[in-house]
Amino acid sequence: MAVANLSLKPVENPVALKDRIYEELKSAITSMNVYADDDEYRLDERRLALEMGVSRTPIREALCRLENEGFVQNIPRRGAFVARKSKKEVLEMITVWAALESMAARLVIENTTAEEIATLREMFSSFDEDGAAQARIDEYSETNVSFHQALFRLSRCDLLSRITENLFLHMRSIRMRTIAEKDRASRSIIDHMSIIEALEARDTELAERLVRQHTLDLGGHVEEHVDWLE
Amino acid sequence: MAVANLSLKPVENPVALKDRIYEELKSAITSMNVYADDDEYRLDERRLALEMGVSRTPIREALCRLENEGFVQNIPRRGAFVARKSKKEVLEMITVWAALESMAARLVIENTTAEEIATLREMFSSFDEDGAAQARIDEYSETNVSFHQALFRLSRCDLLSRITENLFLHMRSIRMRTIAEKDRASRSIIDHMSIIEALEARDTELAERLVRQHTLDLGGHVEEHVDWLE
DNA sequence: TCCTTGCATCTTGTATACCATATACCAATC
DNA sequence: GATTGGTATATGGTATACAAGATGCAAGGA
Repeated sequence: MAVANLSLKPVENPVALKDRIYEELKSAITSMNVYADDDEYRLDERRLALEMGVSRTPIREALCRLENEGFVQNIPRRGAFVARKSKKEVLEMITVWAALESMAARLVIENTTAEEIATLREMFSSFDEDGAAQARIDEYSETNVSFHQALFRLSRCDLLSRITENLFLHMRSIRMRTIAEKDRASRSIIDHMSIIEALEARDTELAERLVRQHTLDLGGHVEEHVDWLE
Repeated sequence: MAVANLSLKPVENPVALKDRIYEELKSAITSMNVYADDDEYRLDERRLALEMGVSRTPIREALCRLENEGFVQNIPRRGAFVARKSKKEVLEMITVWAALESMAARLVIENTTAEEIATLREMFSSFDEDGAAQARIDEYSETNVSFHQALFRLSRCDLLSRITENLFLHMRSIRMRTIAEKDRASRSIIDHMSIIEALEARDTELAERLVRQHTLDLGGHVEEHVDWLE
């Protein structure tokens, strides 16, 4: 008997409600400005369930995941709230980030080609002129984040990237606010260029040190100038 | 009217079932030898619920948390299994660990007194004679873990400790197996002493490098000699 | 004998019901 | 009028019921 030789691709495994809800809530939470005012943002299970047209169960599972990732704080018998990071917690996140990214720099030197490193340099090509970064600050800020993400990607270490991903999301609102201040943008671009040069020169110790210091500097800046965190 | 001035402490907030179940399952999973044989370890919700005398809901929430922490793998419509790490994943964990612990070493130098660093040295005092570590290998292995945990504790950075805690648990079975091999114990104690000396000398760069290298060496050992990971 | 296919069953995913506690409001009392 | 205690309501924690996909076995046909 002839078998019809249709070229079928496997049906996409149906994404579970809880996962869709998780994504939805996460993007909603990370895109809001948690620090805008002093209210606590309540996450009422019943209301969320009603609004999203599902039962409470998948909502709870999504909230559970978000709590583990630190985006939601769950108080027993009280409910879930959008987590607000303290200054101490933010500084610790920056410390961890510095640790991970300096390791990423080491790995980049071990694992990448010159061409790949060159792509890092190209990311900043449109900000060559003095003050360009400062002038197009939003665009620069995006590039900035991309640069750091690219560094992790080039490290070829999934775990490093994965841990950092959430750190980035946590830091997003804070970065948005700090990068615009003073002349941190021009300083930032100088740092990045030094880092790229160290990578190109395959100078592991230097690259590591520069990356670490660049991030710790952000920490110092937060420590000194950020007063809008509890 | 006199007010009875009883010294009452606040009633301990009742630990939710899901948290107790989480602890219970986690300790059960981390203390078993996942790599003993090739079976997959099924975690049947219904059976667990029955055995622990609760309903499926808190079991599910505990499994959800364990999945996020990488101890459990959840396959949609199939169920939960005890997660088995691949060699690549283990090597990546070691890399992250090296990154975090070398940062911890920096912080220890910044944040601790000489007395606190001295406590590190004392941990190994009973292993002074040559071969003592090798002879009492189980005891030494415990001390070894304690040493690394103490390093993180002295860094005064909760986030570093917290992230590493799970890495340690993941690595436990692997460490148990590798530390006993060859003469890694004596090598290990030499490394630790060098690290302590660097901390005592407040030599940040050296301490950082030694810590990182010590952990990366474990990675190299795993890379080369561990063939019992998929 | 081997393969296919249908059915029974098992297991997870989701919805709902119920219970205990936290909060808010109100009335009673000093 | 302030304080206190009771009660109503809201909300999260847990249990259970139901729906739908996954698995395994057995019967039937080639």
